[in-house]
Amino acid sequence: MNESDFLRDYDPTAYEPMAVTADVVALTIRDGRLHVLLIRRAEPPHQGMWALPGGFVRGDDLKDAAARELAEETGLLPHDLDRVHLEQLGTYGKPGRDPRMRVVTVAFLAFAAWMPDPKAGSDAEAAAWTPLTATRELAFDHGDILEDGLERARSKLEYTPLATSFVGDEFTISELRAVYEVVWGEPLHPGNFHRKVLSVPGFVEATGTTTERGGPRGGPRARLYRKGDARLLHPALLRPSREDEIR
Amino acid sequence: MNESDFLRDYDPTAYEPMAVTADVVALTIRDGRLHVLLIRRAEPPHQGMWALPGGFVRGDDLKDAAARELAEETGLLPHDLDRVHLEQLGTYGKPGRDPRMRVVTVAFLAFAAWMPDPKAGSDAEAAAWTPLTATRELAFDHGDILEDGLERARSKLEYTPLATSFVGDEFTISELRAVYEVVWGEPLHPGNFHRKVLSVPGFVEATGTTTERGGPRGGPRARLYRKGDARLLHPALLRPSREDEIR
DNA sequence: CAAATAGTGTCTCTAAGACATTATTAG
DNA sequence: CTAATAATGTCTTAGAGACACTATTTG
Repeated sequence: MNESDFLRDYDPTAYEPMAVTADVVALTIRDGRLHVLLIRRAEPPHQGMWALPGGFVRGDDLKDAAARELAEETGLLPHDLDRVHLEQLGTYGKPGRDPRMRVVTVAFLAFAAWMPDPKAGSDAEAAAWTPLTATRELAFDHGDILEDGLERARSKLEYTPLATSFVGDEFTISELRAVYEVVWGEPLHPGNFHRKVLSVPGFVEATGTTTERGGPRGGPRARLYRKGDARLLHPALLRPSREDEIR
Repeated sequence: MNESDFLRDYDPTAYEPMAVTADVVALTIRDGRLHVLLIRRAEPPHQGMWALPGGFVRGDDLKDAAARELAEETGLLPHDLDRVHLEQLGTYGKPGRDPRMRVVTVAFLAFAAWMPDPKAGSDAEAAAWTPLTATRELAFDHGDILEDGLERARSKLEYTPLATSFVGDEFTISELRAVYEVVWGEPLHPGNFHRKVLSVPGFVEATGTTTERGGPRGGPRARLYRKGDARLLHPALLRPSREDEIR
């Protein structure tokens, strides 16, 4: 292989043009339900359909491109973005997934305790936090990407302290349990969950304070906790009943 | 946003040119040690350095591009490729990781029980299965990619039956244990491992036969097993002693 | 007051790991 | 024969989950 072959290989215009986008599956919990950030497409193809927010990767890093896109759609400031967990989910590049041209999409997964109401970005006529129970069919293969993101989120709750990204700085064990119940989609045993969380080293750390009031329907004040210093939960909090996924 | 803005966004030549490659971290076990497939770069940059095999994504799917690259470097036939586990590892796109131009690399992870000796492909003057203990510094950020691949491999042995991809169709529990020991880099208790593997539903399935001979240094003939139908190991085989990774 | 909830106690069963033991093979 | 190894047994301890219970708070 000589130098001209070499340069030809590195000239994308010599082959099919290829675009790289960074799309985001942004999850948050509102009103006790899991929500995903969606935009309504203002242009064809799939005009009028809901899709994941995303945009072209320019001169920045892939993760920075995803963060920028998330900030654009949500109105988050760079300062707020520091408090959002953002990780790479996977890359989707099947030919034909975008009817116009070859598009390779690097998908990211974002978790946040609270996010402002979205404002429409430049490439969407509307953006909205949508309850997962209400999601319709999405544009392109974004339905698959969303499914992969949800499975990743469910899985990461098991062996990382990620659930603390969904709650505020100080939280009660019940609030943490609500995160697990909403993401996993099944009720957990309050007493066992409580004891389990406190038994995992570094998961949470007591603040020494309690809530001002008890629950809205009674009950004592709950102790408040902060995120601990563990990066992995050991032992892990495994999901109950996944018999169907094993075989 | 009007149609011309739109098309401009989809024309990659209007911005920095971007290339997409599929690179492969191919792992196999030879002589009781973990090996990775490396090529020696025939062209600058990093001429003469070792690197992961990879190539540009053309009109095919990302995974197909990775499989093609793997086949090229190893001389594997499509038929053999069916028996190789191939999964997406992650995508690396930091600006400057290739000094020539913006390159986004989708990395794949491959596991195989046995692979033929590599032959040099078109863009390498040499290719070789290299013991991991003997890997020098790699070109580009391939050292990081390799590290990520190894960690993924170690982790997947815990909760999937992936170890069976490293052994032949029929194998003994000791052979399976050797896979775990080599990938995890630490000895395991033979008796406990044996009982544990057999206790995980669907991990392995007895063939009813045994090896022809005992071990090279004595011992009874071992029973032979096949891969079972489990997709997830439950309970998982957790790595011992990862205290350092928890915090 | 009744109802709800936080937090803890207790019991059972499973699983992990340390260690021992027996049977079978190679050399 | 001895050394090595396959396979199983035994014991201890940790952890998951079911269930009960007390204390505290709301309305």
